Amino acid sequence: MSETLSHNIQDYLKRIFELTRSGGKASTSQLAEVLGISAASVTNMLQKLSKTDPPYVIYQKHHGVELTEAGRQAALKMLRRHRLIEHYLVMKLGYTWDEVHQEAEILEHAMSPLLEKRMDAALGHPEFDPHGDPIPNAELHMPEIVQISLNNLDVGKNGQIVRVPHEDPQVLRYLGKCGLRPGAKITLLSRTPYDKTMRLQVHDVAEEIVIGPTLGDQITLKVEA
Amino acid sequence: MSETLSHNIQDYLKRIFELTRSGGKASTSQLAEVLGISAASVTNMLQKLSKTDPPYVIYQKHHGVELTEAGRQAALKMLRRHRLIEHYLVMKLGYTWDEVHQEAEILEHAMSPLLEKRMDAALGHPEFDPHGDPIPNAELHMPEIVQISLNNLDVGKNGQIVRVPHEDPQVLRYLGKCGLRPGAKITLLSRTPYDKTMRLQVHDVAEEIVIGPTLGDQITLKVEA
DNA sequence: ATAATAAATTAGGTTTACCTAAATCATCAT
DNA sequence: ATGATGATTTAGGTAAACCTAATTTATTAT
Ligand SMILES: [Mn+2]
Ligand SMILES: [Mn+2]
Ligand SMILES: [Mn+2]
Ligand SMILES: [Mn+2]
Repeated sequence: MSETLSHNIQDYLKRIFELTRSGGKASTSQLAEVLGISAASVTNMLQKLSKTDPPYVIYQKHHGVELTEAGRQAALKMLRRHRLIEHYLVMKLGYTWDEVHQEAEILEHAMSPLLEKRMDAALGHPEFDPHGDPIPNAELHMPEIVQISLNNLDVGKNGQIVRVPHEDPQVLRYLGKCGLRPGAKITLLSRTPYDKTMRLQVHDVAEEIVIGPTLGDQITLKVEA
Repeated sequence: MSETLSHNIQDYLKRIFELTRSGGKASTSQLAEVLGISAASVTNMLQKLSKTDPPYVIYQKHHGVELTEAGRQAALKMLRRHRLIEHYLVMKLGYTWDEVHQEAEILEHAMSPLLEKRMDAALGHPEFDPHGDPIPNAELHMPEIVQISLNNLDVGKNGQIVRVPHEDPQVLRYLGKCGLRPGAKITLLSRTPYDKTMRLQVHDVAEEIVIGPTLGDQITLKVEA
């Protein structure tokens, strides 16, 4: 369990973690999609990861994978590093929130335990990354945040943004321009019946903004008490 | 010339640059030694690097290699990143000068042009790394510093430390403890005839220190006017 | 229940960067 | 000028992580 995992394996485990976040298993094709490689290559790797000692995943032919505890720990370690780096780049090096994901995707694999410790300390042990995602602490515990998807907010209700999707810089620049950041308070003005497009008002911002359901699924909020 | 070079190739080029710093060529076995791999593997890689378009090295069977201009540019780029990272870690994240080399050896390959730019700016465009080595500027120019090796300093003369070797943490901790850092002023007290061991006095430090010729070769100074 | 379709796996390669062992080349002392 | 020695190269192989094409399995609609 203490040998170093390759960059690629680290990314596989992180992706499996993300895909199985809300239970269930990750499929070969989902992984192929997010990793940008062929399904055949994924199958190969999953077989390998399920036969290490200890195994990192539980894999059943044709039925997807889930992480073992060893796999989960490895994934959380990478997630911690990824999110710490994102936060560091924004706080200390003047990055915008749309620039950090790609950078962190590479740097996470080059980060030593010491660097992790120093960045964490320099930031005062932050709990959230720039996109509102929780940063696992040094013991790899992560706060469980109560949150609902924007898609599930009732029309007319208020909410406060918890997290936004973080991979697509274009989306982030759009959201940033609209003031839709973690912590922002909003009111859902309407949701059209068939295509579920939503109009919403960010408090303290003049213009209304429009969000489709694909994006809305990935934006979460806490509902006002 | 704009495709990305692999981590390994970046290290090869950097090592060739260092080994040919004062003219001449780098040999297969020298490279095998510093890279910690077999001579056969080095031969293979040198053949490959001499046949790219453009070639990165000029290679003559049994007679070593030197960098082409393309190779030199690539090496300087890595040297800039390496040294910027070392300086950043010391200045901004509380690293000691013996901890930074190993860290930079990895991070240099994960550093984007943007990160390079931001770190450079955050440090105020520094000209030297923690070990006194010059940092090539954004255009990859490096100041030529007039310096002589400690081994060549005359007994009784004074000098000011310019650079110290940077790879071995133990050496660095020893030098640090003695106050022998870039900028420190010293007087050479004696040099024994046969084994060339040197006693020297660091100004403002009570105890004398002793340095052998292997280490002395890698410490450089400027001589007082 | 069957056939069409979609998802996943297997088979057979490739590339990169390493290895060891064997062969060859260069150099230096006689 | 020769032969020993050490340095270097060649030959043949491995491991990681990918690929495409062909095959098999699972799911879904009739
Ligand atoms: Mn990554
Ligand atoms: Mn993020
Ligand atoms: Mn390196
Ligand atoms: Mn240095």
